[in-house]
Amino acid sequence: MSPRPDVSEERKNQILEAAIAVFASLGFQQTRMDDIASHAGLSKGALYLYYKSKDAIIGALLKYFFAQELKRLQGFVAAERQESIAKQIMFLTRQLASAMQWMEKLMPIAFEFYALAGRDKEVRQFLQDYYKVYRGELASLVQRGIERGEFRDVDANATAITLTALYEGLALLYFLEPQARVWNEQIETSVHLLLEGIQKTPPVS
Amino acid sequence: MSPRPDVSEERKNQILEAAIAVFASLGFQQTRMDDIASHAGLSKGALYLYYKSKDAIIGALLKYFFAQELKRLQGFVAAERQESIAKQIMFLTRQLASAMQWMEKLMPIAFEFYALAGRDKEVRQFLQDYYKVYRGELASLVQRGIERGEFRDVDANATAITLTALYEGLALLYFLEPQARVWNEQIETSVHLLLEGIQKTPPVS
Amino acid sequence: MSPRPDVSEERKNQILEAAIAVFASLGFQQTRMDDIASHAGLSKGALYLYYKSKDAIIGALLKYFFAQELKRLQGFVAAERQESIAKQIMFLTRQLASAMQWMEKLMPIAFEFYALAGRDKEVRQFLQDYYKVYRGELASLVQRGIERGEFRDVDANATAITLTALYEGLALLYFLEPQARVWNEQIETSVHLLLEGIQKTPPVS
Amino acid sequence: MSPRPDVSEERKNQILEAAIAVFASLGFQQTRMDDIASHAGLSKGALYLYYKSKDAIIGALLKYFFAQELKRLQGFVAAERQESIAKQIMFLTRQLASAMQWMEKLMPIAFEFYALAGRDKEVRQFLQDYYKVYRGELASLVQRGIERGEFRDVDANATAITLTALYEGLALLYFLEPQARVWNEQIETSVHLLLEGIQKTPPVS
DNA sequence: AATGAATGAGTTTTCATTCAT
DNA sequence: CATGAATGAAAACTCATTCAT
Repeated sequence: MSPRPDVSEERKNQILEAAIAVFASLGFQQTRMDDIASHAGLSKGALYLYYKSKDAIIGALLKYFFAQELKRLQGFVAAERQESIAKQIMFLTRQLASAMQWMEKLMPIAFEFYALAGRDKEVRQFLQDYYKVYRGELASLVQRGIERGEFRDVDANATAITLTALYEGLALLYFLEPQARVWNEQIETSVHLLLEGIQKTPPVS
Repeated sequence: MSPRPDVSEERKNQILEAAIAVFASLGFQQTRMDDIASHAGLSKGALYLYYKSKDAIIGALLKYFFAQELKRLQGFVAAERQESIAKQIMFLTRQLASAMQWMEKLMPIAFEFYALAGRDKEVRQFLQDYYKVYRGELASLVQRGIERGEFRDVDANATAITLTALYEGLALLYFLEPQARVWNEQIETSVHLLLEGIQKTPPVS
Repeated sequence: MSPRPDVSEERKNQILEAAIAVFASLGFQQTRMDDIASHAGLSKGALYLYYKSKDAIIGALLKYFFAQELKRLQGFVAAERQESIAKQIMFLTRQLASAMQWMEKLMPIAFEFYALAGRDKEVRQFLQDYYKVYRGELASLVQRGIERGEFRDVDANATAITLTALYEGLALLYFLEPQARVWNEQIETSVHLLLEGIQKTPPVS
Repeated sequence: MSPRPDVSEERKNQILEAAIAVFASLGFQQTRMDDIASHAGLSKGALYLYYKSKDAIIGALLKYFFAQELKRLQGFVAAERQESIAKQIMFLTRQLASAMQWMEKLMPIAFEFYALAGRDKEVRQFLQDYYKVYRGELASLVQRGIERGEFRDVDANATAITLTALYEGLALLYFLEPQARVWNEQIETSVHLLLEGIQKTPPVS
């Protein structure tokens, strides 16, 4: 509203960015508020002006962290492109593969959140919601493929879950062994294999 | 064998079992040595008679935890059964699905280990080795399927990775939302879809 | 100088003073950080803001403790007074005797350090350096006495060591039995005896 | 009484010898009962059959440790030799210098005891008694020297204290820097200097 | 007599959070 | 708004001592 957007918002992001950097290399518990503060170029006290507690930072980060990926997917699906759904999925897959490389340093954070979900109901709920939406988007894409006669009459939801699981599983393996493979190719190959099981006619592109 | 069988092994397992129980609900860091001790029915001091540190317990648990699953898979593959590889994979899949339900309470521990892998080189190395063997076993199964003419001439390794990723991804989704689906069916359906992409002839039963 | 003078130096001294007080009556190991903290009127946490560890406090104390005595001696020797060397040594001796009474409560700390030197290389090195300088100063005083023709042509170094040993030994005996004697007199008498063995002509004063 | 002297006495010495070895290199507090036990080739429990506590071991060691030196001195003085007192003192001094080298490894224990004396009344009392007797013996030797007309009419007690202090001080310096000098010579030189201050006629051989 | 497994009180150190300035 | 000194609760780990065998 005001000409200069609230400094508050700016500071909060400043803190979240700093938190990401240190959480990624130290983990949630190992990271001290001092680490975040010095990384953000702020005093420890300032952190508390913008976030009630360390947990609040982690909580805010949770949203910040998963929001982007979802936006990307939702935007893509909403676009209702004309090319074949298989091609669209392959496109999404390639985007994801790039994102993984881009986020390589940040992936530990995702696993921190998964681990946290085991103990924290709110985190678990958030991730449940996230994946519900995520696979919902994929499901409508698959459904579109079925309707267009491109895919067999598979269960769109089950297929979306399968694809989601594949993405997550590949991310885990990539995270554990970034150097093990040419993951770009592996990820495409993996999704390819799955698509072949869904399509009426053989391979894509 | 001896009149007073070495109590050491017994105690170590006693401690690991207790650690599993507490770690599963509190996570590694939240869990205090006292928690493990009282859960094991021992004093805190006794823990240190058998494990040098909390990290040592976590380290021992890492092996203890992943060893079983690998044994199961290796045993199965080594058996070289005569039924179709697709059926064998579906059998393995069903076993895994059961195991997931059985281990539901323990799954947080797996994700604790993944998160830990992000910061701890030894843990990461262990998991890398684990997955290398794991997908190697699956790869030989797939290779056997190709040789038998049951599967298309796919890349056995890439396919094994795909299957491994699918398993892990499904485990993650299951872990986050145990109540969301009839996961038994979902898991079978997912693997089914993948198999259809690999097989020369349509679906398995 | 500055409006809010660095509180750090102040706190460090505050802590050292408190440490001296408690160490003197409890010894290094018996003393808990809590003891030092409450004696210093600070919280336990505050101690760690200024000293990395208990050992760091002991290390800082080591320097703080021995520095003064050395300064005193060095200042005296550097002054190059004109009175006879024997008189100067007697003057130093009297000063030392006063210092002993003044420091009576603190002497246990010196012996804590000697004991520590048996196990800790750095402490030992520090004390070696300290005594090297200490006896070096005394040696130049003795040498001056020889050059002036006041003392026989003794080995200045050996004599300085003798005098140093005598001081330390008297301090030990005083420490063990403060009430046993009129130590002021005893110390003077002891040094007197030694001087008589060195001087060309009979007794001083 | 019994033909085979009480095993108990044997065990106690076995423990003390072990205690000396580990105390010398670790100090009283750093040394764990386990260390003493394993060094003695006994179980930890056995230690408690012979000594009520760790402090009891230290207490027993205190006596064991200082007794020998005193015996040696008392025996010598009681012998009432005919040679000049100065020569006798030099002989004692040489013996002491040898003992120091022989006990080099054990000297930290002495300083542990001195430090302990600062906090423990019983230890302090024991050492007071020890030094009282010690200097008493030396005093009678000096007195004999005076009576024989060998020494000037000095204060025998003050002189004995001086000699004791010199011995202790030299031991401290030797302990801190064993490699610094040819201590055998230094010790003799030091005592020589003192004797010259006492004797009626110049130096001893 | 001897063992050694077990205990649990005790101590150092860390760090999220607060609050006077 | 911002600081950073101060707090104090919490937790890992140690080790003298006990006691069932």
